[in-house]
Amino acid sequence: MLTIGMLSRKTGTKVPTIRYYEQVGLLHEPSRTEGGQRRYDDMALDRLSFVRHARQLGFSLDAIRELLDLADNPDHDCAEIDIIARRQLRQVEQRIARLEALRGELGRMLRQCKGGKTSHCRVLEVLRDHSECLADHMQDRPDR
Amino acid sequence: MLTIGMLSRKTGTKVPTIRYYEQVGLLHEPSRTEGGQRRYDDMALDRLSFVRHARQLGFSLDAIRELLDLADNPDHDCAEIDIIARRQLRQVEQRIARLEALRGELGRMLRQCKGGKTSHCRVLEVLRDHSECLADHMQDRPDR
DNA sequence: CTACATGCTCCAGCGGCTAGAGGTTCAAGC
DNA sequence: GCTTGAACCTCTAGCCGCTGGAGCATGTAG
Repeated sequence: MLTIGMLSRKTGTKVPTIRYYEQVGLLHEPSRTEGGQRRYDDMALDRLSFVRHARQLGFSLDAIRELLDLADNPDHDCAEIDIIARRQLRQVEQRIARLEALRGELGRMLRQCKGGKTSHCRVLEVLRDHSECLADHMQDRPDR
Repeated sequence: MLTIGMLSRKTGTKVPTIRYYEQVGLLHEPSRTEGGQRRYDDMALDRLSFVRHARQLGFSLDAIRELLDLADNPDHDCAEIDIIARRQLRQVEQRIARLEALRGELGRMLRQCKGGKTSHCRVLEVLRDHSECLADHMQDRPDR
């Protein structure tokens, strides 16, 4: 049986985060000692590892909830998981595309800067005047 | 003189967002009508456009505050602005690199999925067992 | 049996907005 | 001049995904 601290160390998850995952229903409520402290078994460890790994791959907690539900009953069709993962892949690709546009804009802005006083700073001028932008990054969210 | 709604339409910024920017000190407090409604001049329009554009390029509100301060006194050295913009560029590049690693991992995962029941789903297996990952995406934040 | 590391709950805060309740003001049309 | 109603006001709470702190309780090693 693991204490929350041991689970924390094994998975690289901060203790409050584990409690938070429990609170929002991603982790099952663990058993408790007489004094009320949480004790975890290996299944809990697996489940938390799954959650962490999915987080590292950028899945939202909602998506992870779906994945866990699907993982919990093994007779479900794999296609549903595929859909979630593909959706995630699409989101990642969209973010990359947006960020690449930003990178281009920032780089272009910086290359034009020749030093001097801020009164003639190209960076500021570009920020002031959106029409100088090549990329169509309006109505983009910057990231996320 | 512009009402907040007109300013909102001209800059593509939602009305509550404008009030929020004022609250956190990015925008100066505008003049008011007798009845207490905000009225904006063209300088306020320029300032808000600057903020919006910088946001679209991914600058944090804190960074934008710095940029505005520097823009406000034109005798400052352009180098300081350069530093902020380069920092932003680095952050964007880091995010791209992380997301590209994720894209690879997700793609690899999906290519291995051959359909069938979730009990043998490759996606779930990869999520369960981090050692199957090629990319070293541990201790990454997923994005942002 | 004591010390103290670790655990507990509850609450507040981060960034960057967004939305709603419930009330007021402004400008246009009659 | 009066009425309508869109647009404004303030205030508060909520979103995501945690993170940290206060103030107390528990568990374990020596």
